[in-house]
Order: sequence, then structure tokens, then C-alpha cells
Amino acid sequence: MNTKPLLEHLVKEIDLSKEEQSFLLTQINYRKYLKGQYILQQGDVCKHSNYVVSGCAKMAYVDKEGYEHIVMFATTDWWLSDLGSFITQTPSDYNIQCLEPTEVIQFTQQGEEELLKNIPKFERLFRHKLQNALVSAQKRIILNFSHTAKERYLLFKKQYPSIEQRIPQYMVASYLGVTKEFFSKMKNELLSE
Amino acid sequence: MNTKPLLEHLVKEIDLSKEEQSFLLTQINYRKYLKGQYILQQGDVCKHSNYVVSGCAKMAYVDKEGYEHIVMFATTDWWLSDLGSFITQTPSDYNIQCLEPTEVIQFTQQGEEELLKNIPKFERLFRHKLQNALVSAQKRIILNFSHTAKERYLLFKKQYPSIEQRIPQYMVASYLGVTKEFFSKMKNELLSE
DNA sequence: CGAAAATTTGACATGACTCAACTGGAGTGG
DNA sequence: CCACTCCAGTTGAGTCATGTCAAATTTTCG
Repeated sequence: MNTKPLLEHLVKEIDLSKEEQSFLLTQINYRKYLKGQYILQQGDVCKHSNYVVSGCAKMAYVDKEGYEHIVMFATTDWWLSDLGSFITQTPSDYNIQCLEPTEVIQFTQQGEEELLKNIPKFERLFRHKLQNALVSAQKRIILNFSHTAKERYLLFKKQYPSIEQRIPQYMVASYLGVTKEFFSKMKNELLSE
Repeated sequence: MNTKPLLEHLVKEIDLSKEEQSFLLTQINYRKYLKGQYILQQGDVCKHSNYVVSGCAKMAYVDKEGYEHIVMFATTDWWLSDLGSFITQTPSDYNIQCLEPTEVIQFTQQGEEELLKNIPKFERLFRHKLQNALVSAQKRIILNFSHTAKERYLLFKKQYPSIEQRIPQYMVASYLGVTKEFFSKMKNELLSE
């Protein structure tokens, strides 16, 4: 029932047999978070890899001065975890917090291992997931170096047209790596151009 | 002979049988590049995934203004490719150029597929490789937002102590995302602090 | 040695940040 | 229904980090 979206999503990608599907179901958990709740808090070990069924969450790093830097947003069909903490089971440097009521399907590290062992197709799927994530992370590094905040903002709007409306603007600023004040001025200038 | 370092490196990580080793050898190629040579040029398809045996190379993006932005350096034991171009076999946005005479072992995309199909251990190994790369890419995104160029430079020195001596300083500047002029002034200030 | 490449220096320009004050909703409670 | 507060967003003045451009200096290497 609640896990249906995941199955549908996965079946599209790797075409699971009935047996594989039911095995998968033994390894996952459905969970619902309220707006504002934390899926992961800085300092805790990241116990779950999360597949977002609905809602919206952010992953962020809070620096020593207390400023928050948003690493990514995740909505339906996105995967979300602090990979570093998840695979090594060491305390995380990141927060994951829900910006809306959010439904997720969770894998524990053991569950993921079991899955990979028993259904090798998953190796390929997860590898693809990682590849895509790495490619876009590298792009973002270069983007931040080679473009002004204004340009980055325009690209962000193109790439995530739906997200901007759903969240407070100061979070968009944080994702782009600028202050909310500068972001506000920037948007103004864009209007009068 | 020339492929020995790769085997040794891999055997340490995944413990290959004799048969697996000899199969591996059928899927790889050894190649030597001179200083200055390109392993990959912007616009070409990335035909190979490269394991660096010796030497040093950089992966970089040249923007429309002609400025070069360095994504990463690779020395012994690093893997190097434009993953996006490699997996989709579409033209690359990056250059990979040797900064020293460099020996690499190359996998084609097909070769890599074969390897993964025939020696499932490789799935795990490659997944780990990707995980680590992704974790550090995400860290670098945040680092660039939350730290000044000076701080980033000090971290770079700690993390890659051997690289700074081997390459022209303007490339370090490019990796850090600052101009060579600013980088020069910055280092001066650090001395008198 | 001489030419090209790398690095440094200085004057000036600008993107982006800080801080503080202000505006304008969206509750909330009396 | 008003007064109050809280939070997001805006605005402005001043500052700082970093960029630009042009010239001078040093290093590298044929």
C-alpha cells in the first residue's frame, strides 16, 4: 500500500519478479514525517537511506558560525541520506529536515546489504544512482566557480522549477550559497533587466 | 608487467582468483602519456576509465570566457574519467591532461561492463569508489560555500600535501576557485601571519 | 644565453557579506 | 476584531573578499 510507489518506481527501472518484490518488502520500512521534523540530525549516525515518496526535505550543513548551507533538496523519487555517515556508520555532519509532511521508504544499511546480496540487479541500480549523483555534484562544483550567483539562480529555476515555489526563499539563497539579503537584491535586479 | 600495479591494488581490495586476474587482463589496456598530452579533450567522448599507475593528471572545465576550472587532480591509485560522458558515451565537457609523464590502465565501457558481469565482486568495488567520490564531492561543495579561499587552501595543503609541489601554482589556484593573482597575494599574507 | 612561462605586484573595480532597521503578512490570544 | 508577536523578506550604508588589467619580476628550459 504505502510502499507501492517505491515498487512502481523500481519496477520501471529494473523489472523485479514477484519473489524479488516480496523480499524487497521485508527489507524496507515506510515512515511519515511531519513538517519540521528531522530525518537525521548532525551528530547522529545516519541509520537509513531514504526514498522520498511524497513531500519535500532538505539536507544541510550548519557551520561553526551557525550558518546553514543547503546541500540538496529532495522531493518525490529522490534518494536522501548522508552517504558518508550511512556507509561507515559514523556521526553525520548534516541535518535532514522535512519542509513539508513527507513520506519516505527507508533502508537500513544491513537491509541494503541484504538486498544487494540477494538481488544483484540492485548493484547496477544503485551504481547508476551514485553515478548520476556524482556527475551532478561535480557539475555543481564547477558551476559555483564559473558562474555568478545570478546565473546560478537562473539555472536553478530552470532545473528545479517546482521547488522554488514550495519553500521559503532564504533556503533557495542558502542552496545557491548566498545570503538572503543579497538574494533579495539580486532578484530585484533581475526584474528590472 | 605494466599492469602489475593495478592487480596489486585490486587484489588488496577484493582478492581476485587467478582466473579472475587473467580475465581482468583481457579487458584492460596499459598506456603511457607524455607530459602535456590529453587523455580526453572537451568535445570528445570519454572512451576510457583510467586507473593512474604513475604520474599526475588534471581534469578541468574550460568556460566560455576561456578560463580553466580544475575539477580534480589524480596521481597514483586514483581513477580518472568524465563519468557522465563515459557512461552515456556522449561528448565530454571536460579535459583530462597529463601534468607529468603518466602511466594509466584503461577500461573501455564495454570492458567495464564485461568485468562487472563476470566478476560480481567488481560491482561492490566500483560502488565503493563511487560512494567515496560522491561523499568528497558533496564536502567540497559545502567547503566552497562555508570557507574563505585561505581556509580552503590550508585544507588543500593538508589533504594533498604531495600535489602542491608537483604542479604550477596557478593550477592550485584554479582548483581552489580563485585567480592566480589573488592566490599569490593570499600566500604572501599567510606567510606574514 | 635568451625566450617563453609562471609568478608577483599595484591600482582599481565589483560581487557579495554584515548589520541594523524597516515592511508586511500569518497566526494567536485577549 | 484589534493588538501583538513572529517570521520572512526587503532596503540601505558601509565593508571585505576577490576579480581585473597592466606591468614588473622571476623561473624554467630549450
